[in-house]
Amino acid sequence: MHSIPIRDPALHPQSVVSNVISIRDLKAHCASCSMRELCLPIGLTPDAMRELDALITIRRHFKKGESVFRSGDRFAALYAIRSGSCKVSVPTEDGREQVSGYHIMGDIMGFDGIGSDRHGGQATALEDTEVCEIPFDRLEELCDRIALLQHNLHRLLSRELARDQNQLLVLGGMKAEERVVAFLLDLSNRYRERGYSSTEFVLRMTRSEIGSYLGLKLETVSRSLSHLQAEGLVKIKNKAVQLINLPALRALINERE
Amino acid sequence: MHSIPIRDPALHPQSVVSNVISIRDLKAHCASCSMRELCLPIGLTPDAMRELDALITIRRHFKKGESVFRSGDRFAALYAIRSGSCKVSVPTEDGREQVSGYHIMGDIMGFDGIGSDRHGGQATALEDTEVCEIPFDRLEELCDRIALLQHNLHRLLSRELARDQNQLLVLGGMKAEERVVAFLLDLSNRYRERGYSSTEFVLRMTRSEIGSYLGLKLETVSRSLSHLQAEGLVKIKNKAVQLINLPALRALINERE
DNA sequence: CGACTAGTTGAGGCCAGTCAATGTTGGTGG
DNA sequence: CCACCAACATTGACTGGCCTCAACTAGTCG
Repeated sequence: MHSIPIRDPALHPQSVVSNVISIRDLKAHCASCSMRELCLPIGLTPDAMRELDALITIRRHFKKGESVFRSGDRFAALYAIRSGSCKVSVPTEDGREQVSGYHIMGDIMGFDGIGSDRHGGQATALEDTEVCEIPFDRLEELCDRIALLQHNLHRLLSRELARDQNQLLVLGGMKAEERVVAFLLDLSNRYRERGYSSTEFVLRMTRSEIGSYLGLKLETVSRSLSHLQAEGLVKIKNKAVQLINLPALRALINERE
Repeated sequence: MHSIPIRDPALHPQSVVSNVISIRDLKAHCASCSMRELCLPIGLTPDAMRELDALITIRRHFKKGESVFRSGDRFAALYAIRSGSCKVSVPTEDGREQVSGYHIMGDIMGFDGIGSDRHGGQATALEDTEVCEIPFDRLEELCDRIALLQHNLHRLLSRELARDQNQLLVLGGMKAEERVVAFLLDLSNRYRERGYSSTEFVLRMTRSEIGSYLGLKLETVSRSLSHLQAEGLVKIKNKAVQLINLPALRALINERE
């Protein structure tokens, strides 16, 4: 059905002709976006979608390692990921960084800035990534006129909250290997929701970043993955993951379905 | 539907002539609420506040141990705490429960239900607690007409998100004693914001609940508190806490200011 | 092809969990 | 009012899981 979830830039060389691309080319079009069913436009009328389109004038492209926004930046917009993936991390006093989120296409980043007018974390592209920039003040204006859009925004905010709370449960109650399994299954579910394979995907984060996200050290992540592989539950080849026995993995963390 | 919660006669001897209290007595009034500067009404015009008041028809009173809402309940309203405090917990498969939040006066609970139409967690009063019930559909309607109210709602949602993300950092990166210190300082800051003492307060949760919230066992919480007391940084008498050396406590977790 | 980063695996130590005994507090009913 | 009980809390001894340190291997990118 759906082709490869792996969009290695090396496989799409034709998409980069020069470094200069006109703004027009980068204009977002919600109506044609493959993420429209997960993003703000869900259920909007064509007219409403046109209005939303009108306010999203910038679609930006980031290479691996580039920042979408930085910790302390003035908050002005939300960022919807059209393709690719990002980590969100918070720099700690002692120079290290702690990963607080992992976002893929269809996710919206930057909500944490609304309350404080500043972004709390830093979003970094983990691969070539396309992002729609949504000016927040204009979005709120539009929400005044389109009730469904407002509701969608609230649902997305709530979805983010629910995800964070789930992560709290993972960090607060699970052992090392369980955390790794929860991480893999969370990714699996999110890829499935987006129409990709739920059993084969590529980890874009390093072991160290995964460890930071899970409150573990990179060696522990590596050992857990090795052990799960030895048990025949997964297959790991570097960053490529294959989930062999989903039910058994779910059972390990008492996840139903 | 739900019968009118009776306020504890011992606390309000003069207001209770019989067990029947008119709805009028229980009606919330944002304009006179001591939490109005932290809650939805921040900065609203008197007219706007009247409209908000009109939609908050129910103010309920809960005794210690009673549930404000339960996991799986249909989501219909947000709950603003006027006085008292609540824990939010999620039941796990194996019967235990995991505490995912701790809310005091001025906080709003229930945001996690917006996205899924069901409450994910269960809110339990930790002491006698007064709660304003805010019907969410009517709140969204009102937000269409009052832009500032919409913005306030977004700020509160964002504040909740920021708090959860901070807790992720605590659980992901800190050792046992640091977590306990972070917990105490978080409470300290929140009480100060609300005009209460930032150095003396009462823990409403048990050691076990604090441990669940912090990803620790109750013995570890107890030992950490004892150790901090031995160091002269705090004074603990059962649930009463006194923070003796705030700067030193902040230094322990690299918190500035 | 060499330098570098990412990942795996092993050995040993320490922090927090576990188990258990004892002390303390607050609510209930005689 | 006090005795009693159950829930909460403290403290100690022991155990085990994860971290730390370290050596080595496998990719990656100029």
